[in-house]
Amino acid sequence: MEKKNRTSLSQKWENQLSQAGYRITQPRRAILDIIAETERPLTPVEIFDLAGAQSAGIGLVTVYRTIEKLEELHLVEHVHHLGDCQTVFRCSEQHQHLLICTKCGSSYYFDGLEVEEQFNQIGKKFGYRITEHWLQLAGLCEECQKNNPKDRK
Amino acid sequence: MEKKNRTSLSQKWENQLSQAGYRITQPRRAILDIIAETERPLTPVEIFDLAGAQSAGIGLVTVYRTIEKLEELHLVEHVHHLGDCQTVFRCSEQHQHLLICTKCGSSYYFDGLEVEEQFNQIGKKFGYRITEHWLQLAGLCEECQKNNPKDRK
DNA sequence: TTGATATTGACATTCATTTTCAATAAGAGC
DNA sequence: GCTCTTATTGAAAATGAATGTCAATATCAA
Ligand SMILES: [Mn+2]
Ligand SMILES: [Mn+2]
Ligand SMILES: [Zn+2]
Ligand SMILES: [Zn+2]
Repeated sequence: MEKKNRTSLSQKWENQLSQAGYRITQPRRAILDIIAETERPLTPVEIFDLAGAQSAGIGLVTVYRTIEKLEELHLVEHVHHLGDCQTVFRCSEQHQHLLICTKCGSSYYFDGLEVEEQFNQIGKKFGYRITEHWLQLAGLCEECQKNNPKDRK
Repeated sequence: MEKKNRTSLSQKWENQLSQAGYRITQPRRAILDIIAETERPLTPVEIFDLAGAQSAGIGLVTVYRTIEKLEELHLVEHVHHLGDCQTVFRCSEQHQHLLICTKCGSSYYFDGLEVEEQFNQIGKKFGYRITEHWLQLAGLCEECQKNNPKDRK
């Protein structure tokens, strides 16, 4: 469900970065690949590690800078958990909401149209005109319910 | 709507801190008063400033430590905005959700029962068993809609 | 009033992120 | 391809938020 093809996604991102006037470098490519292919929010350090940045001589700073660019182009977003607000995940094309597994972290977007209609009503009760909303669900994914947790690779 | 009486609230908190075995000190009292009487989420530094801590010789560290205690007793909670995850606001008695004004910050709790029922359904679609949810609404409060923004005092 | 000790503020430390800067590599134009 | 401008890089230093250390002090139970 909403699985993305790794190569095509990071390829698409490269194009968008190029079009925005940014250069495609080897460090960037490695970082893009990891973020694009991972089905869960990652911290900068996790991205650094998974990209093999250490051994490839890539600096953690470059991870931060690449995230910055991707965020600017709305290709990734920061995900806020309860105790952790610095993970990064690829954006959904449209405005959507996240559903996150509390055990393995695997995440999906959903639109939530069925509830969004009600937000304005709730606001109205308090005299507010709602302009933003933030909805995130968490629980156990199918795999993790089977007590067969996905690897946190 | 859900306005709290300042004195009785910080008084109540003092009792709870006492009962939990913590001592009531002057610095703590000043910090408690500010958090209890302010109708919007505050950063530790804002609390420090509003409490006149600087001039009273109270350290910022004490603000952090007091927040820690209040959080432990579920009297305050951290509020996450889009770009800001370190503000603190008094808790609602029950599990509720926040409605925050984007202009002046004034905040209210609402229960959201009308939407919560649907969260499980959404999860089910993806095979998830929902255990947590996070809903927060933001917009312009009545005052700020009148272009008469409340003071951020 | 007394005494054990929780709490305090100053200071040092950690940890995440940002800034600075000289060296390097990307890629547009030829 | 080659050249040249300059965006990008990694190392190192700087910042900012939060936490730990510690001796002095204030709280509050007895
Ligand atoms: Mn939405
Ligand atoms: Mn709820
Ligand atoms: Zn899972
Ligand atoms: Zn957050």
